[in-house]
Amino acid sequence: MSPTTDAAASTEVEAAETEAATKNLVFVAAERLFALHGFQNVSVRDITAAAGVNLASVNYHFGSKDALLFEIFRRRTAELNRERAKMLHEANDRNTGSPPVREILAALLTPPLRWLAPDHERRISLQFLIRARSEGTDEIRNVLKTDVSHLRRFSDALLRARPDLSPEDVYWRLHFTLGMLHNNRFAEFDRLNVLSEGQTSESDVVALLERMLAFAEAGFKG
Amino acid sequence: MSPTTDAAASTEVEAAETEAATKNLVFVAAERLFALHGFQNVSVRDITAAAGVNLASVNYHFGSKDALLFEIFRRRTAELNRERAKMLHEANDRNTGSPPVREILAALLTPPLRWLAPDHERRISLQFLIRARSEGTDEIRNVLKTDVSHLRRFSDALLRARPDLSPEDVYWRLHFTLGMLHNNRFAEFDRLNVLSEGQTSESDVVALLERMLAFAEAGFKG
DNA sequence: GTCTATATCGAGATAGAC
DNA sequence: GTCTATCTCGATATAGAC
Repeated sequence: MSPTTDAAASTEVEAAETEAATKNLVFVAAERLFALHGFQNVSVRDITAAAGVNLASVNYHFGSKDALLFEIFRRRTAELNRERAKMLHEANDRNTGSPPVREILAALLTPPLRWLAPDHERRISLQFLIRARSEGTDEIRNVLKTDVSHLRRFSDALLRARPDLSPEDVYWRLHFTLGMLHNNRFAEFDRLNVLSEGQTSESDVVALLERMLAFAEAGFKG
Repeated sequence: MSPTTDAAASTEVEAAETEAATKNLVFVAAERLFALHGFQNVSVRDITAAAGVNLASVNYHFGSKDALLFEIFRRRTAELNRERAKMLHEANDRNTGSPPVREILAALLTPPLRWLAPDHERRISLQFLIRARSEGTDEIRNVLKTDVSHLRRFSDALLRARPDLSPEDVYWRLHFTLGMLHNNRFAEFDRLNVLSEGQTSESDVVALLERMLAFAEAGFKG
Protein backbone atom coordinates (compact mmCIF):
# COMPACT_ATOMS: atom_id res chain seq x y z
CA MET A 1 0.00 0.00 0.00
CA SER A 2 2.67 2.53 0.97
CA PRO A 3 4.45 3.77 -2.14
CA THR A 4 8.20 3.41 -2.45
CA THR A 5 10.68 5.14 -4.71
CA ASP A 6 12.81 2.05 -5.07
CA ALA A 7 11.35 -0.20 -7.74
CA ALA A 8 13.55 -3.16 -6.83
CA ALA A 9 12.60 -3.00 -3.16
CA SER A 10 8.97 -2.70 -4.14
CA THR A 11 9.21 -5.82 -6.22
CA GLU A 12 10.88 -7.70 -3.42
CA VAL A 13 8.22 -6.66 -0.98
CA GLU A 14 5.48 -7.67 -3.34
CA ALA A 15 7.10 -11.04 -3.90
CA ALA A 16 7.45 -11.58 -0.16
CA GLU A 17 3.85 -10.56 0.34
CA THR A 18 2.70 -12.86 -2.40
CA GLU A 19 4.70 -15.70 -0.95
CA ALA A 20 3.35 -15.08 2.52
CA ALA A 21 -0.14 -14.69 1.10
CA THR A 22 0.02 -17.97 -0.82
CA LYS A 23 1.44 -19.86 2.10
CA ASN A 24 -1.22 -18.42 4.34
CA LEU A 25 -4.00 -19.26 1.91
CA VAL A 26 -2.85 -22.87 1.94
CA PHE A 27 -2.58 -22.88 5.71
CA VAL A 28 -6.06 -21.53 6.26
CA ALA A 29 -7.74 -23.69 3.63
CA ALA A 30 -6.04 -26.83 4.92
CA GLU A 31 -6.98 -26.09 8.51
CA ARG A 32 -10.58 -25.62 7.55
CA LEU A 33 -10.85 -28.73 5.40
CA PHE A 34 -9.02 -30.90 7.92
CA ALA A 35 -11.29 -29.64 10.71
CA LEU A 36 -14.45 -30.31 8.73
CA HIS A 37 -13.64 -33.59 6.98
CA GLY A 38 -10.64 -35.14 8.68
CA PHE A 39 -7.04 -35.36 7.65
CA GLN A 40 -7.26 -38.55 5.61
CA ASN A 41 -10.34 -37.46 3.71
CA VAL A 42 -8.78 -34.29 2.37
CA SER A 43 -6.30 -34.43 -0.49
CA VAL A 44 -3.63 -31.94 -1.41
CA ARG A 45 -5.70 -31.27 -4.49
CA ASP A 46 -8.72 -30.38 -2.36
CA ILE A 47 -6.62 -27.96 -0.35
CA THR A 48 -5.00 -26.16 -3.25
CA ALA A 49 -8.32 -25.97 -5.10
CA ALA A 50 -10.04 -24.41 -2.08
CA ALA A 51 -7.15 -22.00 -1.58
CA GLY A 52 -7.14 -21.05 -5.25
CA VAL A 53 -3.44 -21.77 -5.56
CA ASN A 54 -1.33 -24.19 -7.51
CA LEU A 55 -1.18 -27.87 -6.71
CA ALA A 56 2.56 -27.74 -6.08
CA SER A 57 2.25 -25.03 -3.42
CA VAL A 58 1.84 -27.45 -0.55
CA ASN A 59 5.08 -29.22 -1.24
CA TYR A 60 6.94 -26.04 -2.07
CA HIS A 61 5.94 -24.14 1.05
CA PHE A 62 5.56 -26.93 3.57
CA GLY A 63 7.50 -29.90 2.22
CA SER A 64 4.71 -32.43 2.42
CA LYS A 65 1.10 -32.90 3.38
CA ASP A 66 2.16 -34.36 6.73
CA ALA A 67 4.43 -31.41 7.43
CA LEU A 68 1.60 -29.02 6.63
CA LEU A 69 -0.64 -30.74 9.11
CA PHE A 70 2.07 -30.65 11.72
CA GLU A 71 2.74 -26.95 11.22
CA ILE A 72 -0.94 -26.10 11.66
CA PHE A 73 -1.04 -28.25 14.75
CA ARG A 74 2.04 -26.65 16.22
CA ARG A 75 0.99 -23.08 15.60
CA ARG A 76 -2.54 -23.46 16.93
CA THR A 77 -1.46 -25.50 19.93
CA ALA A 78 1.10 -22.88 20.87
CA GLU A 79 -1.48 -20.16 20.46
CA LEU A 80 -4.05 -21.92 22.61
CA ASN A 81 -1.58 -22.87 25.31
CA ARG A 82 -0.26 -19.33 25.48
CA GLU A 83 -3.75 -18.11 26.31
CA ARG A 84 -4.16 -20.81 28.91
CA ALA A 85 -0.79 -20.12 30.51
CA LYS A 86 -1.61 -16.42 30.66
CA MET A 87 -4.87 -17.11 32.47
CA LEU A 88 -3.17 -19.49 34.88
CA HIS A 89 -0.51 -16.89 35.54
CA GLU A 90 -3.15 -14.29 36.29
CA ALA A 91 -4.92 -16.71 38.60
CA ASN A 92 -1.65 -17.25 40.43
CA ASP A 93 -1.19 -13.51 40.82
CA ARG A 94 -4.66 -13.09 42.23
CA ASN A 95 -4.18 -15.91 44.72
CA THR A 96 -0.60 -15.55 45.94
CA GLY A 97 0.56 -18.49 43.86
CA SER A 98 -2.06 -21.00 44.87
CA PRO A 99 -5.39 -20.50 43.12
CA PRO A 100 -8.45 -22.61 43.93
CA VAL A 101 -9.52 -25.51 41.71
CA ARG A 102 -12.15 -23.52 39.89
CA GLU A 103 -9.74 -20.86 38.72
CA ILE A 104 -7.26 -23.46 37.53
CA LEU A 105 -9.94 -25.27 35.57
CA ALA A 106 -11.17 -21.94 34.20
CA ALA A 107 -7.68 -21.21 32.86
CA LEU A 108 -7.67 -24.61 31.18
CA LEU A 109 -11.18 -24.48 29.70
CA THR A 110 -11.91 -20.83 28.98
CA PRO A 111 -9.57 -20.31 26.01
CA PRO A 112 -10.85 -23.32 24.02
CA LEU A 113 -14.43 -22.45 24.90
CA ARG A 114 -13.89 -18.90 23.71
CA TRP A 115 -12.57 -20.26 20.43
CA LEU A 116 -15.73 -22.29 20.10
CA ALA A 117 -17.98 -19.22 19.80
CA PRO A 118 -19.85 -19.15 16.46
CA ASP A 119 -18.30 -15.87 15.41
CA HIS A 120 -14.81 -16.49 16.78
CA GLU A 121 -12.03 -16.50 14.22
CA ARG A 122 -10.49 -19.59 15.87
CA ARG A 123 -13.64 -21.67 15.92
CA ILE A 124 -12.41 -23.89 13.13
CA SER A 125 -8.95 -24.09 14.69
CA LEU A 126 -10.38 -25.64 17.80
CA GLN A 127 -12.16 -28.31 15.78
CA PHE A 128 -8.91 -28.91 13.94
CA LEU A 129 -7.04 -29.42 17.20
CA ILE A 130 -9.66 -31.79 18.56
CA ARG A 131 -9.53 -33.85 15.38
CA ALA A 132 -5.74 -33.79 15.18
CA ARG A 133 -5.64 -35.28 18.66
CA SER A 134 -7.22 -38.52 17.52
CA GLU A 135 -6.73 -38.54 13.77
CA GLY A 136 -3.32 -36.92 13.45
CA THR A 137 -0.10 -38.39 12.20
CA ASP A 138 2.26 -40.47 14.28
CA GLU A 139 4.41 -37.39 14.79
CA ILE A 140 1.50 -35.46 16.28
CA ARG A 141 0.45 -38.31 18.51
CA ASN A 142 4.00 -38.63 19.70
CA VAL A 143 4.16 -34.96 20.63
CA LEU A 144 0.86 -35.23 22.44
CA LYS A 145 2.07 -38.24 24.36
CA THR A 146 5.51 -37.06 25.36
CA ASP A 147 5.24 -33.29 25.59
CA VAL A 148 3.21 -32.84 28.74
CA SER A 149 5.13 -29.80 30.00
CA HIS A 150 2.21 -27.52 29.31
CA LEU A 151 -0.27 -29.78 31.04
CA ARG A 152 2.03 -30.22 34.00
CA ARG A 153 1.59 -26.59 34.97
CA PHE A 154 -2.06 -27.36 35.48
CA SER A 155 -1.62 -30.67 37.26
CA ASP A 156 0.94 -29.05 39.57
CA ALA A 157 -1.46 -26.23 40.35
CA LEU A 158 -4.22 -28.72 41.06
CA LEU A 159 -1.94 -30.75 43.31
CA ARG A 160 -1.17 -27.59 45.27
CA ALA A 161 -4.83 -26.65 45.45
CA ARG A 162 -5.81 -30.08 46.75
CA PRO A 163 -2.95 -31.41 48.88
CA ASP A 164 -5.52 -33.52 50.73
CA LEU A 165 -6.10 -35.65 47.63
CA SER A 166 -3.75 -38.36 46.46
CA PRO A 167 -1.87 -37.33 43.30
CA GLU A 168 -3.50 -40.26 41.55
CA ASP A 169 -6.94 -38.80 42.24
CA VAL A 170 -5.89 -35.43 40.90
CA TYR A 171 -4.45 -36.84 37.68
CA TRP A 172 -7.53 -38.91 36.97
CA ARG A 173 -9.87 -36.01 37.57
CA LEU A 174 -7.83 -33.86 35.23
CA HIS A 175 -8.08 -36.65 32.67
CA PHE A 176 -11.87 -36.69 33.03
CA THR A 177 -12.05 -32.93 32.65
CA LEU A 178 -10.02 -33.09 29.46
CA GLY A 179 -12.36 -35.79 28.21
CA MET A 180 -15.29 -33.42 28.67
CA LEU A 181 -13.44 -30.79 26.71
CA HIS A 182 -12.33 -33.00 23.85
CA ASN A 183 -15.85 -34.25 23.30
CA ASN A 184 -16.88 -30.83 22.02
CA ARG A 185 -16.84 -31.64 18.33
CA PHE A 186 -19.39 -30.62 15.77
CA ALA A 187 -20.51 -34.23 15.35
CA GLU A 188 -21.09 -34.69 19.06
CA PHE A 189 -23.04 -31.45 19.27
CA ASP A 190 -25.20 -32.62 16.41
CA ARG A 191 -25.87 -35.87 18.20
CA LEU A 192 -26.76 -34.06 21.38
CA ASN A 193 -29.08 -31.75 19.48
CA VAL A 194 -30.90 -34.71 17.99
CA LEU A 195 -31.17 -36.39 21.39
CA SER A 196 -32.47 -33.30 23.13
CA GLU A 197 -34.71 -32.48 20.18
CA GLY A 198 -33.20 -29.06 19.84
CA GLN A 199 -33.25 -28.15 23.52
CA THR A 200 -29.47 -27.82 23.65
CA SER A 201 -27.47 -25.20 21.83
CA GLU A 202 -23.71 -24.92 21.83
CA SER A 203 -23.74 -21.41 20.41
CA ASP A 204 -23.96 -19.83 23.86
CA VAL A 205 -20.41 -20.65 24.82
CA VAL A 206 -20.51 -18.58 27.99
CA ALA A 207 -23.31 -20.77 29.30
CA LEU A 208 -21.52 -23.89 28.10
CA LEU A 209 -18.31 -22.88 29.86
CA GLU A 210 -20.27 -22.27 33.04
CA ARG A 211 -21.89 -25.71 32.76
CA MET A 212 -18.56 -27.41 32.18
CA LEU A 213 -16.86 -25.59 35.01
CA ALA A 214 -19.67 -26.43 37.40
CA PHE A 215 -19.61 -30.09 36.39
CA ALA A 216 -15.83 -30.43 36.63
CA GLU A 217 -15.54 -28.45 39.83
CA ALA A 218 -18.17 -30.65 41.44
CA GLY A 219 -16.16 -33.67 40.31
CA PHE A 220 -13.14 -32.30 42.18
CA LYS A 221 -15.12 -31.91 45.40
CA GLY A 222 -14.74 -34.56 48.05
CA MET B 1 -14.97 -83.72 15.11
CA SER B 2 -18.05 -85.94 15.34
CA PRO B 3 -17.97 -88.58 12.66
CA THR B 4 -20.81 -88.89 10.22
CA THR B 5 -21.80 -91.66 7.86
CA ASP B 6 -22.83 -89.23 5.18
CA ALA B 7 -19.73 -88.06 3.32
CA ALA B 8 -21.60 -85.36 1.45
CA ALA B 9 -23.09 -83.92 4.62
CA SER B 10 -19.71 -84.06 6.25
CA THR B 11 -18.21 -82.09 3.42
CA GLU B 12 -20.96 -79.52 3.61
CA VAL B 13 -20.48 -79.11 7.34
CA GLU B 14 -16.76 -78.72 6.94
CA ALA B 15 -17.22 -76.16 4.22
CA ALA B 16 -19.65 -74.20 6.34
CA GLU B 17 -17.29 -74.35 9.27
CA THR B 18 -14.40 -73.24 7.12
CA GLU B 19 -16.42 -70.40 5.73
CA ALA B 20 -17.52 -69.27 9.16
CA ALA B 21 -13.99 -69.67 10.44
CA THR B 22 -12.47 -67.61 7.63
CA LYS B 23 -15.05 -64.89 7.96
CA ASN B 24 -14.47 -64.77 11.68
CA LEU B 25 -10.70 -64.66 11.30
CA VAL B 26 -11.09 -61.64 9.07
CA PHE B 27 -13.52 -60.01 11.45
CA VAL B 28 -11.28 -60.43 14.48
CA ALA B 29 -8.07 -59.41 12.73
CA ALA B 30 -9.71 -56.33 11.23
CA GLU B 31 -11.18 -55.25 14.54
CA ARG B 32 -7.82 -55.55 16.23
CA LEU B 33 -5.88 -53.69 13.55
CA PHE B 34 -8.48 -50.94 13.24
CA ALA B 35 -8.51 -50.49 17.01
CA LEU B 36 -4.73 -50.27 17.23
CA HIS B 37 -3.86 -48.26 14.13
CA GLY B 38 -6.99 -46.59 12.86
CA PHE B 39 -9.21 -47.41 9.94
CA GLN B 40 -7.35 -45.47 7.28
CA ASN B 41 -3.95 -46.79 8.28
CA VAL B 42 -4.91 -50.43 7.84
CA SER B 43 -5.15 -51.94 4.38
CA VAL B 44 -7.10 -54.97 3.27
CA ARG B 45 -3.71 -56.59 2.74
CA ASP B 46 -2.75 -55.97 6.35
CA ILE B 47 -5.97 -57.57 7.51
CA THR B 48 -5.83 -60.67 5.37
CA ALA B 49 -2.13 -61.13 6.15
CA ALA B 50 -2.78 -60.93 9.89
CA ALA B 51 -5.72 -63.29 9.59
CA GLY B 52 -3.73 -65.74 7.49
CA VAL B 53 -6.37 -65.82 4.79
CA ASN B 54 -6.53 -64.83 1.18
CA LEU B 55 -6.57 -61.26 0.01
CA ALA B 56 -9.92 -61.66 -1.70
CA SER B 57 -11.66 -62.85 1.46
CA VAL B 58 -12.66 -59.41 2.61
CA ASN B 59 -14.55 -58.62 -0.53
CA TYR B 60 -16.00 -62.08 -0.82
CA HIS B 61 -17.34 -62.25 2.74
CA PHE B 62 -18.12 -58.61 3.47
CA GLY B 63 -18.39 -56.88 0.10
CA SER B 64 -15.89 -54.11 0.78
CA LYS B 65 -13.54 -52.73 3.36
CA ASP B 66 -16.12 -50.12 4.36
CA ALA B 67 -18.79 -52.76 4.79
CA LEU B 68 -16.44 -54.81 6.96
CA LEU B 69 -15.85 -51.83 9.22
CA PHE B 70 -19.56 -51.19 9.43
CA GLU B 71 -20.35 -54.80 10.31
CA ILE B 72 -17.82 -54.78 13.14
CA PHE B 73 -19.23 -51.51 14.36
CA ARG B 74 -22.79 -52.78 14.24
CA ARG B 75 -22.12 -56.04 16.01
CA ARG B 76 -20.04 -54.58 18.83
CA THR B 77 -22.36 -51.63 19.34
CA ALA B 78 -25.35 -53.93 19.62
CA GLU B 79 -23.46 -56.14 22.04
CA LEU B 80 -22.42 -53.26 24.26
CA ASN B 81 -25.81 -51.60 24.23
CA ARG B 82 -27.49 -54.87 25.11
CA GLU B 83 -25.40 -55.09 28.26
CA ARG B 84 -26.17 -51.50 29.12
CA ALA B 85 -29.89 -51.93 28.54
CA LYS B 86 -29.90 -55.03 30.72
CA MET B 87 -28.25 -53.14 33.56
CA LEU B 88 -30.66 -50.25 33.20
CA HIS B 89 -33.56 -52.67 33.21
CA GLU B 90 -32.29 -54.27 36.41
CA ALA B 91 -31.86 -50.85 37.99
CA ASN B 92 -35.45 -50.07 37.09
CA ASP B 93 -36.60 -53.32 38.70
CA ARG B 94 -34.72 -52.55 41.89
CA ASN B 95 -36.14 -49.05 42.13
CA THR B 96 -39.77 -49.36 40.99
CA GLY B 97 -39.03 -47.84 37.63
CA SER B 98 -37.15 -44.77 38.77
CA PRO B 99 -33.55 -45.47 39.73
CA PRO B 100 -31.27 -42.79 41.17
CA VAL B 101 -28.71 -41.01 39.01
CA ARG B 102 -25.83 -43.17 40.17
CA GLU B 103 -27.47 -46.41 39.09
CA ILE B 104 -28.36 -44.97 35.70
CA LEU B 105 -24.80 -43.81 35.14
CA ALA B 106 -23.52 -47.17 36.36
CA ALA B 107 -25.63 -48.92 33.72
CA LEU B 108 -24.14 -46.63 31.08
CA LEU B 109 -20.51 -46.85 32.18
CA THR B 110 -20.06 -50.29 33.68
CA PRO B 111 -20.26 -52.38 30.50
CA PRO B 112 -17.62 -50.39 28.60
CA LEU B 113 -15.40 -50.24 31.67
CA ARG B 114 -15.69 -53.98 32.08
CA TRP B 115 -14.61 -54.40 28.48
CA LEU B 116 -11.58 -52.27 29.21
CA ALA B 117 -10.07 -54.78 31.65
CA PRO B 118 -6.65 -56.02 30.49
CA ASP B 119 -7.78 -59.62 30.31
CA HIS B 120 -11.26 -58.99 28.94
CA GLU B 121 -11.96 -60.48 25.55
CA ARG B 122 -13.69 -57.28 24.45
CA ARG B 123 -10.89 -54.93 25.42
CA ILE B 124 -9.90 -54.37 21.84
CA SER B 125 -13.53 -54.03 20.77
CA LEU B 126 -13.99 -51.07 23.07
CA GLN B 127 -10.99 -49.31 21.57
CA PHE B 128 -12.40 -50.09 18.16
CA LEU B 129 -15.72 -48.50 19.05
CA ILE B 130 -14.09 -45.40 20.50
CA ARG B 131 -12.01 -44.97 17.35
CA ALA B 132 -14.91 -45.69 15.02
CA ARG B 133 -16.81 -42.86 16.68
CA SER B 134 -14.39 -40.25 15.43
CA GLU B 135 -12.59 -41.94 12.56
CA GLY B 136 -15.36 -44.05 11.07
CA THR B 137 -16.98 -43.77 7.68
CA ASP B 138 -19.75 -41.36 6.82
CA GLU B 139 -22.21 -44.19 7.24
CA ILE B 140 -21.09 -44.82 10.81
CA ARG B 141 -21.12 -41.17 11.72
CA ASN B 142 -24.58 -40.89 10.30
CA VAL B 143 -25.81 -43.77 12.44
CA LEU B 144 -24.21 -42.24 15.50
CA LYS B 145 -25.84 -38.92 14.82
CA THR B 146 -29.34 -40.04 13.98
CA ASP B 147 -29.84 -43.24 15.95
CA VAL B 148 -30.16 -41.98 19.47
CA SER B 149 -32.88 -44.42 20.53
CA HIS B 150 -30.48 -46.32 22.76
CA LEU B 151 -29.17 -43.18 24.42
CA ARG B 152 -32.66 -41.86 24.92
CA ARG B 153 -33.43 -44.61 27.41
CA PHE B 154 -30.71 -43.16 29.58
CA SER B 155 -31.61 -39.52 29.11
CA ASP B 156 -35.24 -40.34 29.90
CA ALA B 157 -34.22 -42.16 33.06
CA LEU B 158 -32.05 -39.21 34.09
CA LEU B 159 -34.88 -36.77 33.42
CA ARG B 160 -37.13 -38.85 35.69
CA ALA B 161 -34.45 -39.05 38.37
CA ARG B 162 -33.89 -35.31 38.35
CA PRO B 163 -37.24 -33.63 37.57
CA ASP B 164 -35.96 -30.58 39.42
CA LEU B 165 -33.36 -29.92 36.71
CA SER B 166 -34.14 -28.36 33.37
CA PRO B 167 -33.95 -30.92 30.54
CA GLU B 168 -31.20 -28.84 29.03
CA ASP B 169 -29.07 -29.33 32.14
CA VAL B 170 -29.63 -33.07 32.06
CA TYR B 171 -28.68 -33.42 28.39
CA TRP B 172 -25.50 -31.41 28.82
CA ARG B 173 -24.41 -33.38 31.84
CA LEU B 174 -25.00 -36.61 29.98
CA HIS B 175 -22.88 -35.20 27.16
CA PHE B 176 -20.07 -34.44 29.62
CA THR B 177 -20.26 -37.93 31.06
CA LEU B 178 -19.99 -39.47 27.62
CA GLY B 179 -16.99 -37.25 26.97
CA MET B 180 -15.29 -38.73 30.02
CA LEU B 181 -16.02 -42.20 28.72
CA HIS B 182 -14.89 -41.62 25.15
CA ASN B 183 -11.57 -40.22 26.30
CA ASN B 184 -10.53 -43.66 27.50
CA ARG B 185 -8.25 -44.52 24.59
CA PHE B 186 -4.89 -46.17 24.79
CA ALA B 187 -3.19 -42.96 23.59
CA GLU B 188 -4.83 -40.88 26.29
CA PHE B 189 -3.90 -43.38 28.96
CA ASP B 190 -0.32 -43.23 27.75
CA ARG B 191 -0.34 -39.46 27.97
CA LEU B 192 -1.79 -39.59 31.46
CA ASN B 193 0.82 -42.11 32.51
CA VAL B 194 3.59 -39.83 31.29
CA LEU B 195 2.08 -36.84 33.04
CA SER B 196 1.64 -38.64 36.33
CA GLU B 197 5.03 -40.31 35.98
CA GLY B 198 3.51 -43.74 36.33
CA GLN B 199 1.26 -42.96 39.26
CA THR B 200 -1.88 -43.75 37.28
CA SER B 201 -2.80 -47.16 36.01
CA GLU B 202 -5.83 -47.96 33.95
CA SER B 203 -5.53 -51.69 34.49
CA ASP B 204 -7.60 -51.59 37.65
CA VAL B 205 -10.87 -50.98 35.89
CA VAL B 206 -12.95 -51.43 39.02
CA ALA B 207 -11.16 -48.51 40.61
CA LEU B 208 -11.42 -46.51 37.39
CA LEU B 209 -15.15 -47.14 37.15
CA GLU B 210 -15.56 -46.00 40.74
CA ARG B 211 -13.58 -42.84 40.01
CA MET B 212 -15.64 -42.08 36.92
CA LEU B 213 -18.92 -42.71 38.66
CA ALA B 214 -17.94 -40.52 41.60
CA PHE B 215 -16.86 -37.70 39.28
CA ALA B 216 -19.95 -37.87 37.10
CA GLU B 217 -22.38 -38.30 39.97
CA ALA B 218 -20.88 -35.24 41.67
CA GLY B 219 -21.36 -33.36 38.42
CA PHE B 220 -25.06 -34.20 38.53
CA LYS B 221 -25.44 -32.87 42.07
CA GLY B 222 -26.95 -29.42 42.52
C1' DG C 1 -15.01 -71.10 -1.60
C1' DT C 2 -10.38 -69.98 -2.50
C1' DC C 3 -6.64 -68.15 -4.79
C1' DT C 4 -3.59 -65.59 -8.18
C1' DA C 5 -3.12 -62.09 -11.19
C1' DT C 6 -4.51 -57.89 -12.60
C1' DA C 7 -7.55 -53.85 -13.61
C1' DT C 8 -8.34 -49.36 -12.13
C1' DC C 9 -7.97 -45.54 -9.58
C1' DG C 10 -6.45 -41.71 -6.75
C1' DA C 11 -3.02 -40.23 -3.97
C1' DG C 12 1.45 -37.48 -2.87
C1' DA C 13 5.52 -35.91 -4.73
C1' DT C 14 8.50 -33.79 -8.16
C1' DA C 15 11.10 -32.40 -12.68
C1' DG C 16 11.64 -28.88 -15.48
C1' DA C 17 9.72 -24.92 -18.28
C1' DC C 18 8.61 -20.24 -17.46
C1' DG D 1 8.08 -18.53 -6.92
C1' DT D 2 4.79 -20.62 -9.82
C1' DC D 3 2.83 -23.81 -12.84
C1' DT D 4 2.00 -27.95 -15.85
C1' DA D 5 2.73 -32.44 -16.74
C1' DT D 6 4.06 -36.57 -15.10
C1' DC D 7 6.20 -40.14 -12.12
C1' DT D 8 5.49 -43.57 -8.81
C1' DC D 9 3.27 -45.92 -5.49
C1' DG D 10 -0.18 -48.23 -2.87
C1' DA D 11 -4.79 -48.89 -2.41
C1' DT D 12 -9.44 -51.43 -3.31
C1' DA D 13 -11.83 -54.32 -6.07
C1' DT D 14 -12.55 -58.06 -9.25
C1' DA D 15 -12.03 -61.55 -13.21
C1' DG D 16 -11.27 -65.98 -13.96
C1' DA D 17 -8.62 -70.42 -13.03
C1' DC D 18 -8.89 -74.14 -9.85
